[in-house]
Amino acid sequence: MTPEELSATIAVCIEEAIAAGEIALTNEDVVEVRVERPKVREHGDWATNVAMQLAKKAGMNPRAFAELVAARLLTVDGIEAADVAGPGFLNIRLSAGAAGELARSILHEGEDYGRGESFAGVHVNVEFVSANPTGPIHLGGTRWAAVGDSLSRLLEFHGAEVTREYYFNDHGVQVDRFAQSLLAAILGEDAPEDGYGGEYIQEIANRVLQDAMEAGEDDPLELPRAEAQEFFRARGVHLMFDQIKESLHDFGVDFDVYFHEDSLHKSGKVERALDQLKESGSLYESEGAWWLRSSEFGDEKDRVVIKSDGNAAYIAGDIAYIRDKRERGAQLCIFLLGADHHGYIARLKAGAAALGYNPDSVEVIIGQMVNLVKDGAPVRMSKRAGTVVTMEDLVDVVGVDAARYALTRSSADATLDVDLDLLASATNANPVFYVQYAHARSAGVARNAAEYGFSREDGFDASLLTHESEAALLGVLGEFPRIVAQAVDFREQHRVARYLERLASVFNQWYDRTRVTPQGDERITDLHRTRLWLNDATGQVLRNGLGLLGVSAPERM
RNA sequence: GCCCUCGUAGCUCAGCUGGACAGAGCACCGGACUUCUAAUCCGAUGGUCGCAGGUUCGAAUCCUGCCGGGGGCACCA
Repeated sequence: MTPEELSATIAVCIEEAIAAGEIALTNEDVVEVRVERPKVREHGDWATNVAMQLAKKAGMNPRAFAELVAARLLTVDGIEAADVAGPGFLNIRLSAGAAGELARSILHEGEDYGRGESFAGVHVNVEFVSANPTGPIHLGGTRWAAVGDSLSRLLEFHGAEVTREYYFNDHGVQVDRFAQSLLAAILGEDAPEDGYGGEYIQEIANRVLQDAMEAGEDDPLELPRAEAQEFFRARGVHLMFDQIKESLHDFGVDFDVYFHEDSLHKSGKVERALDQLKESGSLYESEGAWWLRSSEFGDEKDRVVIKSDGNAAYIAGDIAYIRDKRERGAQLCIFLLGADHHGYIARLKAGAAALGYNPDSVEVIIGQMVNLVKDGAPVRMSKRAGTVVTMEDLVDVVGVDAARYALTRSSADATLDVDLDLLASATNANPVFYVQYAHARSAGVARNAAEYGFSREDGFDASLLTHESEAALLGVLGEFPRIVAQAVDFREQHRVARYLERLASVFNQWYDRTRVTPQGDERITDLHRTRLWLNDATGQVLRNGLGLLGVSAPERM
C-alpha cells in the first residue's frame, strides 16, 4: 500500500463515518489527508493529523474523532494497527505484506516511479544563466545552471513541456568594455578602467588575431582603432560564447533556445509591444518620456519605458521579451535571477500584467549568491583581479557530479559557501558520494544475485519483509512521489537531494542488517528473492532521484 | 530611508503551506570487516532554533518590532 493509497483510504473512512452520522461534517469539509512518516519509529509506519484539523469544525474532541476513524481503518485489509496518540494523532502500521507490495509497484513503474501530472501539457519557459558573453561562467552562473536544469527536469517529470532558454546580449556597454579589454591585451596595454582582466582575455585576443591571420585576412591591428575594436568584439564574443556553450554542455546543461536580445529590437518586437501598451492605456507621456503605469500593478513606482531621447529603456526589452515568450506558447515563464536582480520581480510582473497576462504567469526565482571560502574566510571574487572561479575550475577540481550535487542540495534562497579546498581534499565526505555509493552498492548486490543464479521473477512474497529495517526502507521509498511533487510545487530541487541522502542512509542500514544473497551453503529462498526486489527498487528510486538532479548513478565505484 | 533574503550544533546546511522529545553530514571521542563494496554501520558528545512580544490546545515554522550578515533601490544595461 502506497502512502497515496493510505491517504485515500483514510479519506474514505472519514466519509463513511460522516455518512453514518458519527461525524457532523459534509464530505466537502474533508481536506486532503496528509500522511507522514513519524519521526519516531515506535509511532508506526505512517501518521496523520487529520483528526486535529477537522475535529474543531465537527465540534468534537480530536481524540474522539481519531478513534472513530481508527475503528474503521482497522477493518481495512493490509492495515495492522491504528492507534490514537497524543492530542489526536492517528498512528498507522501496515502489515508487512501490504508495505512490501510497494517494492513490486516501484519496479513495475521503473523510471516513471515518482512521476506526476501537476504540469501535464503545460508549456513552461525556464530562463537561466543568461550571462553576457564577456567572460566564462563564474560560480554564481554555475549554480543557476545546476538549479535551473534540475528544476526543468522536475517540471518535465510532472508533465511540463519545458523550454530551457538563455538570454544574451552581445552589444552594449559591458560588451564594449570586453572588446576594449581584448584590444588592450593584444596591444600589450593595461586593461582599461572598468574593463576585464584575467588570462582568458589574453587568450581570446590571441585566438582572434591568430584565426584572422591563418584565414589570410587583413591584419586587424592595421585597422583604425574603432574598427579594430569592432573586429575584436565580433570575433571575441563569438569565441567566448562558444566556450560558454561548451562549458555548459560539459556540465550536462543544454539550452533549447539562445535568445538574442538584439533580435527583439531589430525585428520590431519592442515597438509592437509598446504599441500594444499605448493602445491599452498602460503608458503615459510625461517630461518627454513614456512611462509604464507599473505602480498600478504592484511596482513601487512607474518606470520609464521610452526615454526622452526616444530610445527604448531596458525594461522595454523585458516587456517585449515576455510577450515574445508567451506568443511562442509559454504558459508559465520562470526566470532564475541572482539576488542583485530582485528589483526586477515587480517590474516583470507589472509588464506581464500591463500586457494583459496573469502576473502569476511570470515567476521569478531569486537565488542568493555563492561565496567562495578559503581557510574559513570569504574570498571576494573579482573579475578584474582575476580571482573569479569559473564553472570549468569547479568541475576540474571536483567533477561534474559533485559540483552539480553541491549546488543543488541547498535551497536557492540561501547563500552558499563553497570551499574549494574542502571539496577537493575531502571528496569522500561529500554527500554525493554517499548517495552514489548506495546506488553502486545496490547494483553490486544485483550482480551478486545474478551470479548466485537467482532472479526476482522466481519469487516474491511481500509478507516476508518483516525486518525492522525493511519497514523503514519501504517507508522512505514510498515517500518519493510526494517529495517530488513538493519539489515541483515549491520549485525546490534541494528537497530531492535531501531525500536521497535519507534514502541512502536507510538503505545502508538495511544492507548492514540483512542479506540479499545466501551465506555459505544456505539455500535460496523467496526471502532472498523478495529482498532482491527491495534492493532493486531502491536502486531504481536512487537512479530516478539522481536523474532529477542531473547527477549520474554509477553501477560501480 | 525603503525593498528582498538569510540568521537552527564548533563548521556546512535540512526542517518553515503550525503538530508528538529540534535533524543530517563534517569535525571530535569510542566500537564493528574470514561471508553481498568499511566511500559502510553502531554508540557518545554537541543547540537559549538571533532577541522580544503576539496569535494558537500547540510556534524553529504564522504576525509585529528590534538586532546582525548579504543583496538591491536610475530616463545604466
